[in-house]
Amino acid sequence: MPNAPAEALREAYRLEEQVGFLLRLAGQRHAAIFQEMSPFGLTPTQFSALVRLAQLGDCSQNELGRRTAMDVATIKGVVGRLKEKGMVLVAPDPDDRRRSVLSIAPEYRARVDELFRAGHMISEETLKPLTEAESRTLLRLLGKIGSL
Amino acid sequence: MPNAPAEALREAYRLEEQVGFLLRLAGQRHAAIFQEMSPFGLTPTQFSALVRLAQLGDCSQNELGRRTAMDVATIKGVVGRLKEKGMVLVAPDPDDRRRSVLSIAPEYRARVDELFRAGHMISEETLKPLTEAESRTLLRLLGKIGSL
DNA sequence: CCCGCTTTGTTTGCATACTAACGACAGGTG
DNA sequence: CACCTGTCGTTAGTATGCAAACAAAGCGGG
Repeated sequence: MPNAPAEALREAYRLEEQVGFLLRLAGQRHAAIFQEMSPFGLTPTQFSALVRLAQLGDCSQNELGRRTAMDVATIKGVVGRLKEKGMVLVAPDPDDRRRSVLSIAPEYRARVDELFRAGHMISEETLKPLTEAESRTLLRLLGKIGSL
Repeated sequence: MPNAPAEALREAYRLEEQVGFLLRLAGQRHAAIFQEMSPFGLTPTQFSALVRLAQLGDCSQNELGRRTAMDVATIKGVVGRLKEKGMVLVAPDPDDRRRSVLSIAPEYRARVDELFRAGHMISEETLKPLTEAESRTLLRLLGKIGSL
């Protein structure tokens, strides 16, 4: 057998079995499902930010970012686009001139339930290839390797 | 109890338990680990492309994209940056004037093993919070959810 | 009251990623 | 041969994401 160790190593490494690669693929499928079923044409990150804002109540941009695991630069862009869509309002904080207070626009405040419903359906669709038990396991294990 | 059904729904929805959110967090942690341990300063996608190219042998840009689950626009950018780094060479295909043939630069062809070794260590580090059995389970379930 | 540290928000630069549209070319069929 | 279809690579536009650097403002200790 002319198999050098390097050769054996090369064959042993399977890209399709690496966590990072699989995470990327799973993310791709989820993103595709999300786009298909997206409420109000929201992107996944916009959705997360809006849901958090609904649950937290009014808060600053930085805090919303921390609570959704988004970078300051990232949350800035996300909030900016939500503002453009007219779904989020920004007002200066009277108590702290550095801050601005974010809130959900009144027209959308009553429709937040649609977000939760759509979110449920999207998660369900994403987990469709799995059984109930497998889904719970996956969520538990993902939680363990996540950073939050 | 003044709990409207909407109120109940709102409380029932936990962003931190949704697949999409957990996938994003897990991806974030993996990306951070990857950057820390990255061989040759490669990004995760650049790494994937290079490994695939090493295993496939010379091939076209589009094919490499398909084999690494990257969009045509995405693989274009990735290959471009690998070319700039001098790790990948691009030559016109004599048999098909639409195509170009990609290959790993000779200086790096012998060092591909370093990629596999680093890849292993990165995956191991990412899965560190899990037991052996849990890791296998996670990879299996992620595979079921992914699109490949 | 002033100095230093922190927090908040902003901007720049880089790297993914997808959609959509396009020109060039290959291959097959009438 | 001419046309049609599909493939290959490219480009533009939009949206995440992170690192790094910054200005403005708050805050606490000396």
